[in-house]
Amino acid sequence: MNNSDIKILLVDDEPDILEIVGYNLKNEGYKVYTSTNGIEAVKSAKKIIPDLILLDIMMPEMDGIEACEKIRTIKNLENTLIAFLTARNEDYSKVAGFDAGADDYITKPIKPKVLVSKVKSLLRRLKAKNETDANIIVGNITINRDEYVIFKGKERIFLPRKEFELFSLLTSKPGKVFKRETILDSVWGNEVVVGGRTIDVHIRKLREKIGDNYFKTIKGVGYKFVIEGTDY
Amino acid sequence: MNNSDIKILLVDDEPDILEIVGYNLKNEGYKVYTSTNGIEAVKSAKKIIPDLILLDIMMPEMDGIEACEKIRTIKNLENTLIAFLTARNEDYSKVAGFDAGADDYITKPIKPKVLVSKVKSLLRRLKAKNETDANIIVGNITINRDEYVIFKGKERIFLPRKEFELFSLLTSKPGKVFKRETILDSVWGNEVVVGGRTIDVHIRKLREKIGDNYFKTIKGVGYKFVIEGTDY
DNA sequence: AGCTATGTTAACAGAATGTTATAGGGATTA
DNA sequence: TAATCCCTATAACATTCTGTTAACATAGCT
Repeated sequence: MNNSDIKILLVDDEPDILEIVGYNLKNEGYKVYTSTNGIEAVKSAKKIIPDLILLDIMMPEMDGIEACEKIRTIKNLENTLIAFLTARNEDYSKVAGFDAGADDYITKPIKPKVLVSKVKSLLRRLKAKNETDANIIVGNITINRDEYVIFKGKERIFLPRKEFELFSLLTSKPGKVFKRETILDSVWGNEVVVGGRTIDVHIRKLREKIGDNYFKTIKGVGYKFVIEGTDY
Repeated sequence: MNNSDIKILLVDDEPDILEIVGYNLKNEGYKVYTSTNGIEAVKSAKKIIPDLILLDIMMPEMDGIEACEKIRTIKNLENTLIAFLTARNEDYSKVAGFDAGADDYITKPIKPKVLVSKVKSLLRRLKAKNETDANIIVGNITINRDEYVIFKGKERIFLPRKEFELFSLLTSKPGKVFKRETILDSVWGNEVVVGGRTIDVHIRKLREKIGDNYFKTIKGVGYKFVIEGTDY
């Protein structure tokens, strides 16, 4: 995504701020739109669908917080980032305490460098959000390696490390049979020697927690993970 | 950020060093550029905008320290990390190097393993820096990295440096599990060796000050920050 | 039946983490 | 310089949880 594809809506009732901040953002190549009050801002936002809205808190007509709440109810704007502009000495609680749905706040007086760096950082966040996350989905099972959590439908299931790794391995190729030897190598490391029943016990625990029919035994060979219902 | 998106500028007047170090870095997937003297290095740096510059101190024409100072005055390079390559006993250079704005130094003779590990650690630092640029608002917790302050609702909570950094790291990606190793690298630096209970004690303090159920332990792995209520 | 591979359970050992008190270091102040 | 404060790391001990095992059960095949 090129900077010139990025739209920023800047909302403040002081023309000076609009100019200075706007100038610095344009300088970075962003498309900048402006509004001078909350009502107008909400309207503009609907039309423009900006990537980021910088919203002054203290404004006539409709203040930033109210505007933010309104914006958050608009479907097309759910991926839009919102950051407040706030005077440094305004009680933080105003900013921190409410739950209007802001993603960041920037304190005035605004230093161009800080502003630009924060905007960049926010947009990075947006990008990260849009990028396909590292979740692995098989059937109704979701595995989030990052968070060490798996979901079965909407149910969160916690697995201890070894179980998680075993599960992770089996699900990495649903239907594929993993030999006991392979499993040992992969989960335990090929130096570690464990007793003959260890794998079985772990499989037992997975069956207990996730469901019997997800794990199929291939006698004399190993195990495979199958999507429920289907046989492989 | 993929490794292949990371640009490293390697500066040394000895071709042997360029080759060995360059080889090892390329092996890790980084894009490697080289210069053989300070003047050239500054020019290249302007063009390439590398993420990291490895800079030999002893060079003809313009030495590393001077080059470093020059580079530090260039706007586009303010986010670039600089590490010096220095012979083990050049004690003065270490001091002078940090004055000149270096982020780290690597002593010669260079061991590839150490080199790669340092580079990784440095880049992690860069990433961490970028990620924490913006304020973070998660649930009713607000973190202001600029001012070293956090809010839980309207309550202002003061955290000492280490605790703040640990907290900052964990909250930079709520839900994500940070491995102990990663935490050590990021908060303590990969050179520092601290006892086995140190992280735990700091976590303890965070739990004490912010709340037990924000910090979840993943045994055998690490810790994660979770928004209150969501259990894990 | 007898053999082999896997299933199941509970119990144990030790690894990993939690907790508290304390010592040392650095900064600040007297 | 001493007195003081606060941060940080560690030691020592407590607690929790995981991984493994042993022991026995079952299933399937010949």
